[in-house]
This record gives sequence, structure tokens and C-alpha cells, in this order.
Amino acid sequence: MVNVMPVSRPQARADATREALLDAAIAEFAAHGFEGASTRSIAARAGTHQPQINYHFDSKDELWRAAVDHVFSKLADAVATPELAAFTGGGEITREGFAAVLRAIVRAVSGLPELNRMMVVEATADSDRLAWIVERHTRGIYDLLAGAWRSLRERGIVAEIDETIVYYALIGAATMAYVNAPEARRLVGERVIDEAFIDAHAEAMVTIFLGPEPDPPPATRNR
Amino acid sequence: MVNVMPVSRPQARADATREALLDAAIAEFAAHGFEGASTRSIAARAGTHQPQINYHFDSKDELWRAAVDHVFSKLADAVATPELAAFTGGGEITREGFAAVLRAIVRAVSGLPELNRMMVVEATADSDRLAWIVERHTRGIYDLLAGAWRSLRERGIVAEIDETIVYYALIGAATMAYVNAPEARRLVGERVIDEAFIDAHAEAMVTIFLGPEPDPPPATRNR
DNA sequence: GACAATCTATATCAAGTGATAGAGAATGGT
DNA sequence: ACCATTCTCTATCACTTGATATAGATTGTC
Repeated sequence: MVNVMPVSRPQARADATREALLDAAIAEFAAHGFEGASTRSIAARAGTHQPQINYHFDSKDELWRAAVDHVFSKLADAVATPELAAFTGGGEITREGFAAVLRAIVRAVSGLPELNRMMVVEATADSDRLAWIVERHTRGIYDLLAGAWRSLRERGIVAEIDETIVYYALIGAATMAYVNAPEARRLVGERVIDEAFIDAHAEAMVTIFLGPEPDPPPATRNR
Repeated sequence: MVNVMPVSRPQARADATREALLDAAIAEFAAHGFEGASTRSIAARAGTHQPQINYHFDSKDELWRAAVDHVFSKLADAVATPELAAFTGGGEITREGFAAVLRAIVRAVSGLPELNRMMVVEATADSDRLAWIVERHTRGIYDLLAGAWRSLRERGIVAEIDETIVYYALIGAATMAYVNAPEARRLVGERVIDEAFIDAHAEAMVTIFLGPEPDPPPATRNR
């Protein structure tokens, strides 16, 4: 007389369906926006049928939320660098630490173009979805990067620029080439966004935002 | 026995309708993408009825093209600076000339947020519309800016960064705050994108991309 | 001011939308 | 091997979409 509760016996194939739907959803939402992406096209891309979306996620809206969480967790994995961990742990960030974060961001966003495409498409108009995504995902990133810049600026390590301005300039400079990759391919061909481009882009971000290498430590020279 | 051809007597009110539809279309396309924006919502925003779109523009697709041309002509007016004219006229661009172009770009895009919202939404997925907009509008801008940077770089005036990388970093840094203004308002409040922000942003762009002021001319000092 | 041309408004169409109902197939604990 | 549960698939719903047909109102030229 044990186990009166209804037993739940999830089947393995359901996980594969959910995963395929999440990946397909991000791709379709990124390419066509929330309203522009149809549940049928998402299901077709996932190799399944449209009612599966409502079965597994209840509604198109909840599929969107699940897909956003899904891809943001990939981003968190991708940018989890020692430098970032040290900074979030309360340590004072250094010029080289911020440079490492910049490089990690470029590498991460270049590998997750759908995330930033979806973000930029959602952020162009106010909505309940935007409110949700800002409070759940964006604000933490903003606080982190803006706080790091403010700290560097107050110690005279970087230029005297407002942290909000830097935040949007930085995000824009880091993501635009990958967000607009279809355009970039038409403009300059396939060479865009290969490995060499990404590496050069990462170094360019460091040069642009942190300026030339600082003076060597004044160890024996000064005094 | 003159004028056998059917006379055309366009009425004045038609212009007002077309203009209202173009403005409404840009706003709706920018906010929801091409598929996401409905002709009924566009017509409602323009204060008219949905079949007017087909009467005046034949199809949703041609309305989109007309709206894009409409807003790009506004951009051309906004960035028509003496410095840009001198450069396009074949002159060699200077550091200060490029700085003036950067400031003009920031001012222009901050005043035409719908243009860059629409651009970034379209450029996230390949399509006939993207091909059209690239060949008709984007490529000229790319050639101009990339060429200017290459010229400055070859003369040692700016950092050694590939011009394609600079182009996307520059466009991203210049536009992201305005493209994502709805998000920015949720993140940091209404102060974003006021006049002071735009001015500071323009100066920040100069600092970031052109670096610190160059050494004073070596007039009497060197030799 | 007549009146043909131009523009606007209403009604409606076929196609596509997200969602649901329910039959059918696959799963896994016993 | 059974068989209740879980998952998948087909059929269909009410609604919205872009487009068209057509009736009605307005305009500008004579």
C-alpha cells in the first residue's frame, strides 16, 4: 500500500523532441521575430509536428521563454572565464582581466549568433517578453559590465566615458557582425566570421575599448 | 484633337495618405519585422483602412520598399556634412574629418531609430528584401566608411584594424543604444537617449575609434 | 455646376495562424 | 508479455492575414 500517487514515467524520446523544438525555436525566432515565426515552421525545422509544441510547452509564448532560457544558459557556460569568476567574486578587476572578458564575449557571441539576433529583435519594441528577458537575463549582464567599467574608470585605467554609453557601444561592437552576418556575407563574402575574423575582432575590441598598451610598470624607472 | 491620352488628375489628399502610410509602415516594420507587422495595424496607425495599402502601393512588399527608400533619404539628408562631401568628392580624409563623420552618424541614427531597427531586423536573416536593401542602400555606406578607415590606417592615423571589423563595430557601437532603446529604458530609465546622452555618445565614439588626441603637429619641434 | 477621374470605405475571399480533441503508437515498470 | 502511461500524429476549430471586388464619396477640370 505504497505509492498511491500517480506515477510519472517520462519517456526518453520526449527529451529529444523538446531539445529539437528549443533549437528550432531559437533559430526561427531569431530569423523572423516572435510574431513572424510560425509554430508550424518551428515544428518542421525540429522534424516533428505542430501540436507537439502545445503538448510540451503549452503555448508558443512558453516555448519562447524556454528557448530563451536554453540559449542563455549556453551563453553563461561560454563566458565562464576565470577572470569573470574572480570579478564576480568581489575582486577588483584589472585591465588584463577586462581584456580577457572582452575576448570571451566576442568568442561567445560569435558562437551563439541566434541569441543576439533574438535579443536585438525583441529589444526593438517594448513588450511583456522584453520585460521578462530584461529582468531575468539582461540586467545581470548590464550590472556586471557597467560596474566593471565604472571601477576601471574611477581608477584611471580606461577613458572617461559613461558606463551606459560604453555598455551599448560594447555590446553593439561585439555582436553586430554576427547579428547581421547574412548582410555581412552579401557585403564582403564568405570570409566574414571565420576563425581568423573572430580572433582579429577580439583583439580589435581590446584595442578599441582599452586603448594602447599601458606604460610598462614603473618598477625601476620611476624613483 | 489634342490630349487623346487619359488625363491624370492626382488629388492632393492622396499624398497625405501615402505619407502617413510610409511613416506608419516604418514604425511597424521596425517594431515587429516584415512578417510580424500586419497591413491592418499599419493602416490603423496611419489613420486609414487596410485596402488603401494595396491601392497606393500594390502590395505589402512594395510598401516596405517605398518605406525603406523614404527613411534612407532622411538619413542621407541627416549625414550630409561638409566633411563627408569633401571625402566623397575624392579628397583624402583627415582624422578630424572622420571624427566629424562619426559625430554626424551618431546624431543621425539617434534621430532615426526606426531605420536602424528595421535594418538590424532585416539583416538577421537572408531574404530577397535583404538582397535588395544591401545593393540599393547598404553597400554604398559600407564602401564609404570602410574606404575611409583603410585610408586612415594606411597613413598610420588610426589603429591597425581590418576595415570590415571596424565597420561592424562602428555601426554596432553607433546604433545599439537607439535600436535597443526600449530595453535601455527598462535597464537604466528615461535618461537614456536624451540630448546629453547623444552628445556624450558622439564624443565617446571619437575617443574609442580614433584614440586620444594625436601629438601636436611637430611644426617647430621636430627639425 | 456637371461629371469623369481619383480616392476612400465596406464586404469578402482563400490561405495561414495558434490551439485543441481525440485516435493511434511507443514506452517501460511490473 | 502485459498494459497503463506517455508521447505522437491527424483532423479540425475559430481567428487573423494579405489581397480583391465593388460601392460610395471626393476632387479638379471644363
